[in-house]
Amino acid sequence: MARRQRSSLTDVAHAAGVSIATVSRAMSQPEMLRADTLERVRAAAARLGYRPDHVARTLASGKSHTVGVVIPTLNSPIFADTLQEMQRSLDAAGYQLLVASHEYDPAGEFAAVDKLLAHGIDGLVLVGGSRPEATWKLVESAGVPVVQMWCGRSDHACVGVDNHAAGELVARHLLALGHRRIAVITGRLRHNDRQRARLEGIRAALSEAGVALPAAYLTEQALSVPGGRVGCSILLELADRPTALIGTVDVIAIGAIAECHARGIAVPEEMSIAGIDNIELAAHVSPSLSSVEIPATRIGSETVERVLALIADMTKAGHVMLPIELVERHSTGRPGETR
Amino acid sequence: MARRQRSSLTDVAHAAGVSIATVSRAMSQPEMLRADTLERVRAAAARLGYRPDHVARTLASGKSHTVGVVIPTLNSPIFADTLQEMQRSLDAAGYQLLVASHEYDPAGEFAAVDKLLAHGIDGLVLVGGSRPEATWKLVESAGVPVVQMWCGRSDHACVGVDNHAAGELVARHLLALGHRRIAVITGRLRHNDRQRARLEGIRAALSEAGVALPAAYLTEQALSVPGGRVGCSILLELADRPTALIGTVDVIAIGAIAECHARGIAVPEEMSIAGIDNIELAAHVSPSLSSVEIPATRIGSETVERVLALIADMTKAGHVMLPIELVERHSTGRPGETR
DNA sequence: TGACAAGATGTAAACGCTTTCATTACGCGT
DNA sequence: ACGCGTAATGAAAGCGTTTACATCTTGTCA
Repeated sequence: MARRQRSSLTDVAHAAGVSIATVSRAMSQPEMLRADTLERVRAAAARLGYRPDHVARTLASGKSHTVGVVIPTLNSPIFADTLQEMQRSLDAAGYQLLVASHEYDPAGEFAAVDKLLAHGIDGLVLVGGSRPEATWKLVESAGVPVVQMWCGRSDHACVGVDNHAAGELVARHLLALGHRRIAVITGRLRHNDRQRARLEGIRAALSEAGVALPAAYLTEQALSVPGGRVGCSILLELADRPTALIGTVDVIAIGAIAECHARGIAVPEEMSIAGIDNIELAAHVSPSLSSVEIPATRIGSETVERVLALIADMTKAGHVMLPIELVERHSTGRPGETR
Repeated sequence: MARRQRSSLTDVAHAAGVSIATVSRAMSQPEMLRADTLERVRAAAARLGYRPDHVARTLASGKSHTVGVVIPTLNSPIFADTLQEMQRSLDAAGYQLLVASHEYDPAGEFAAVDKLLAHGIDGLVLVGGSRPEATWKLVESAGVPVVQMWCGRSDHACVGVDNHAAGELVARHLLALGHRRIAVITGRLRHNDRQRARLEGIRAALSEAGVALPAAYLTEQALSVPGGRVGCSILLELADRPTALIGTVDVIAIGAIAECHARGIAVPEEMSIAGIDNIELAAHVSPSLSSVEIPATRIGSETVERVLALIADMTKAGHVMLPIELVERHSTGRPGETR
């Protein structure tokens, strides 16, 4: 297993009988060379199996053609969709995506950002705007363009949705169906502005309708199917059992449906359940899940567009709010008998 | 937004009144310095907010402390689990994970590998062993240690499971329940040795029991829930309807359950359905899905262990087969009335 | 045919770090 | 106080590119 036998510019230059500058140009600005020279260099490069060294290139040019993204977790269908699209769009633009995750830990996020920055990324993508000042300072001192996804602070570009409105949307849907005892299962709120905004939206819609959200009707759980199950079972034990449940993300709502199933509680007859995100699976559980469509793929493509624009010229780009919409399916209905 | 104001070794050296070599050592081999010098350098570095430049470091040392992984898709719960764990383990070892995906396209995989290699990765992780010779050549000529995941060619290290055995396991389970008309929904077999091995395992178990797998009982679909639904609906239209369905991955099996639900076909009474992977969701759909546990997380950690070992000394490591096991749940049962 | 502009190629200095080798400083025994 | 071995530090040469800037070819036009 030969070690580092990759040939360098020098080797190719020597083989083609030209200077390394010429070879460099043959690689990056072929139109500057005379046709026969270009041909000669290309032949030599091919013969030697030359591959440009991205690391050296980055050091010399200061441009890495790489965009870093820091996400809470890889284990989420919605982030996966967004990442997939980012990878696609960046690739099409000749850029590479560098992914780091931190499991919802602010210190981990700082470390991830630091690493990415040290890797010489040209642009940085973060999720949400809520993080320690130290992290923001780090980003700003690096002078690298940033764009936030989902939601974010107003002093940096952002491509997202109105999470508050998403919360309102689900809540209003349930209210319109006649529900008055509506409980909520959210993810951990600390360090998570998306979850907080959704919850606030729900609160706003509820209080606007004169409906209270008692503390007992709110439970914070892991952002996962089991999290949803746990949350649901807690709410089902309540003396004053709710008639409807909102999961602030679909995976939680799906967990809640599973728990009701396991307990023989009919959805939506005895319990209406709704989520937010409209992940692919939402349409395929039974009953199919009413949810709020969040255009994850589009967030990905628009984010890439923004970050590439910022890299090209460092003008500040504003906030982009993508449209969301309620998708009614079969997990929600009018409240049943009043117990 | 200041540009590249990151301070360099030179700045710190100047501020601390030492040479850049000393600063470099203060960063990487602090034990070589006298306590007071070290302190002085550290203070200067802190004052200037110095952060080492990973790119320069890589170029100078030839070590990038980065491992690249190329996966078919980010949009798969099982890969997500593995990646998550790889990220964790690598991080703990001071390494960074570089992820690229290619949507099951061999040309895309080649491009991804090429990019990763150009990025100066110290180690490479691939999924499966089935790819064009050109890709293997590229990898080998780079002299970078490789480890395959899930399954792979014997001339390179591999951490995986016996996919053939996994196929046998599900098939035998269904046979043991008394099924004789067993149909299979797989992912695309071309370029996917995991899928092929699982299918072969199923075939082997079937033929061993003297049961045929007619061509009509086999359908290739997308590796997704909708893929499973489509496959299932095709099989349900058959005149000689099967009594059991195997999805070679859980998401397909879950799609099949959804389709049966939608058509009012009782699972498992009228149709038994089983999968492979045992993703988290499998336990929470209804009926809960019988599946074969594939230790995705452990594949991640063992893979990292192997690749780091290979980076440390280039001795060839062999193949590791992780244990798998059947998890019986409620989606499978004895065949019902014979129609 | 000669001069010149434009185009093609070469030279060499970065980029920020690691690392080898040389040099200097230090502690100790006598 | 001297010399010596060792520990600490410095000088400088890369690592493989990019990119001014300098130099050398061309072709063109008077």
